[in-house]
Amino acid sequence: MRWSNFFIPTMRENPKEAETTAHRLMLKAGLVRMLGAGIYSYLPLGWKVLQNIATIVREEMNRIGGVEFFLPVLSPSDIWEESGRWDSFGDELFRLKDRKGRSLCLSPTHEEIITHLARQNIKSYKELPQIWYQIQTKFRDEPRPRSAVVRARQFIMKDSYTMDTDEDGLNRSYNLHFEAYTKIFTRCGLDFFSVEASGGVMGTGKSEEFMVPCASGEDRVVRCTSCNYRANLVISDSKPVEFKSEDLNLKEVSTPGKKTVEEVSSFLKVPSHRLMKSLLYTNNNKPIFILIRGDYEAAEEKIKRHFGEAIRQATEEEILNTCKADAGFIGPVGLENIEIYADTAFCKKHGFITGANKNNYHLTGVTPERDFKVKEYIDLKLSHRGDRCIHCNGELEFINAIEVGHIFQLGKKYSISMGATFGTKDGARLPIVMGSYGIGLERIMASAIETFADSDGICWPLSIAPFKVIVVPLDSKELLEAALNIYKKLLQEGIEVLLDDRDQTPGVKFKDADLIGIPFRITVGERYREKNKVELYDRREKKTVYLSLEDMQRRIGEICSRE
RNA sequence: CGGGGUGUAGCGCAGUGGUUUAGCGCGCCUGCCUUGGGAGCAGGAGGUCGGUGGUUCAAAUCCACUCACCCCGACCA
Repeated sequence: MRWSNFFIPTMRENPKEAETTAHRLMLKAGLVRMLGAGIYSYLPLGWKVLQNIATIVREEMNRIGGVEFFLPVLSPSDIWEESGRWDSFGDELFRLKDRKGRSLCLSPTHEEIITHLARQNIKSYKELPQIWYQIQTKFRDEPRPRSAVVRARQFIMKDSYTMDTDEDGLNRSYNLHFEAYTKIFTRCGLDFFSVEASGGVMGTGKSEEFMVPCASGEDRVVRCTSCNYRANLVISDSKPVEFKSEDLNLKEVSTPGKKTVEEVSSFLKVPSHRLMKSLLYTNNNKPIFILIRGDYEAAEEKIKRHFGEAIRQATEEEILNTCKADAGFIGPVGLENIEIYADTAFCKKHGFITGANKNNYHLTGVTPERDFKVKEYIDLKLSHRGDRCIHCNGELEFINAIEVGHIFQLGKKYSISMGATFGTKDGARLPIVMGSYGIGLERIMASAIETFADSDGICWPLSIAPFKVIVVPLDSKELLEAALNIYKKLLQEGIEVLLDDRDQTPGVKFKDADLIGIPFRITVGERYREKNKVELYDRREKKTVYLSLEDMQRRIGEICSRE
C-alpha cells in the first residue's frame, strides 16, 4: 500500500478529549474518529488492525471446531421477553419500534437468537455438541462510554455459544474456549491472565475473565503475589487485617448528627475498623440486615450472588419503619424478627460501634452473638489493600486491567426459559446445556496500544500490526524509485508493506512512522545512494542495522514467517 | 443519575460588553527553495464564536434555557 493512496490522518497535537494512552494514540495515529459518545468510525489503518485480530480469532475458533455464523442485529422483542432479559437488561438495551409498532432491539449479545436457532433446528443428541460463533457489532446503551472504544455503545465482539448434552460436555466446551482464548491473546502479543469473574446479567455459572493489566483499565483485579489466586475485585475473597478491641461494655453514647463512618470515628476518636456498618436490605420484600466492618465497603456483587438478583438496599422509608431510626443510626441490637448476616470479619470478634436504632445515638462495645444473633457469617466485603490471600496468606496486589475476554457457563438458563431441547437415546427430551463466550476486538487493539506504546507513539505487536514494514524514501525522486523497488519486492514475498511516497521532509515521515507504530522501518537515504545499503529500524527495540538489499529481504522474510 | 469541566478555523488555544474586517501557533492551498527527526521564504483560503431566546445603542463577552463532548462517581457481561 502506498501512503498517498491510503487514508491516514495523523495529528500533531493531542486531542483534548483523550486522556488515556490508547484513546489519544488511536486518534493521533488516525485509527478511529468519534461520531458521538461511544460511537466510533474505524478508519483504514484501525480497521486493518481489527481485521488482523479477527483473522487470529477465526483461526483459533475454527481450530476448536467452531463454525461461523452471521446473526442479525435487529431482534424482535418476543424472544427477549421469553428469556426475561427484555426487562432485566434495562436501559442498556437499545429499543426501537418498526412501522407496524412492533418492538425490536439492537442486539447487545446473542444468547436469545442462538437459543432460538437451536430450538428450531437441534433435534437429537447426535447433533451435539456444537460451537457456534460470529464476529459482529453489538449495541449497548452504556450509561457512561469511556476511553474511546474500550467502552463504546457500538463495538465488535466475537461471541460464541456452545451446546452440549450434559455438564461434562459443557466443561469440555468451556475448557476448549479457555485454551483457544489463551492462544488468541498470546498470538495477539498481549500480556494477560485469567481471573475468577462474576456473571452479572448472564447468570451465576462458572465464569472467568481474561485481563490485560494496564493503568487505564477500568476493571480492578486482585492477584496474589505468592500463589495462583486471581479474581475480579467485585467478587474477590480475602483475609481482612485483624484488630482487637478491649471495649466490651455495651453502652449507649450520644453522637449528634454523626452518620457516616468518618464522622462517627473522628467524633469518638476511634479507628474506622471499630465501626460496624449496618446496612438494611430488602430481599423479596423481607428486610435483612447486612453488617460490614467500618473500614470496608459492601460488595454488592457478592450480596447479589448470595441472596439472588431480587435483593436491593432498603429505602429511607423502609429503614425508618423497620428500625425506628434514620440511616446512619441503625444497628442490629434489639431488632426482632430480622435475619442478620455478618461479614466474616466479625466472626468471634467483639467490641464494635454501631447505630443504636435511635437518632443521634450509637452503641459501643457491641459484640455479635452476645448482643444479637447472627444468622450466618458470609464474605460480603470488598477486598482492599492490606488484605491477605485466603489460600496462602500471601500479599495481594490490586491492579487495573482491561477485560478482553469472558467465558461463561450458562447451563440451562436459556434452554429452559426458551424451550431448547434435544432428544436423548431413550427418547426423552432434555434442555441443551449451554455456554457463552466473548472477546472484545477493539479492546485487544486498545490494550496492545496501552501495553506497548512509548513517547513516540504506538508499537504494534507484529501479529496485529496494520503493516509489518514501512519503506521510507528520503526524497521524492531517485530514492523514491529505489524505495518503490524494495516495496515491490517485499509485496511479492507476501509481506504487508506501506510505502511512504509522500513529498514530505524526513522528520515528518519518521515521526509519523513512529506514531502509527509499524514494527519495521526501512529507510532509503544517503547510505543507499553511497553504499547501496538500507537501514532497517526496529520500532520496539529502537535498534538500527544497515544491510544490503538481499540481506534485508532475507531478514524481513524470516521475521515475518516466524510469527 | 449526582459532582466537576469544556465548547471560538481541521487540531491546539487566546480574546470575558465598545480599535468599524474575531486573533495566534500548527495544519491546509499556490509558488520558489529544501530533503536524516514535525525545514525556510512569499502569497492565499478557511469562523453564522455549540444552539435558542433575552438584556443592551452595542454581545464571542452579561442572563436564562438547551445541546454536545470529556473527567470522577453511581452503573456496567
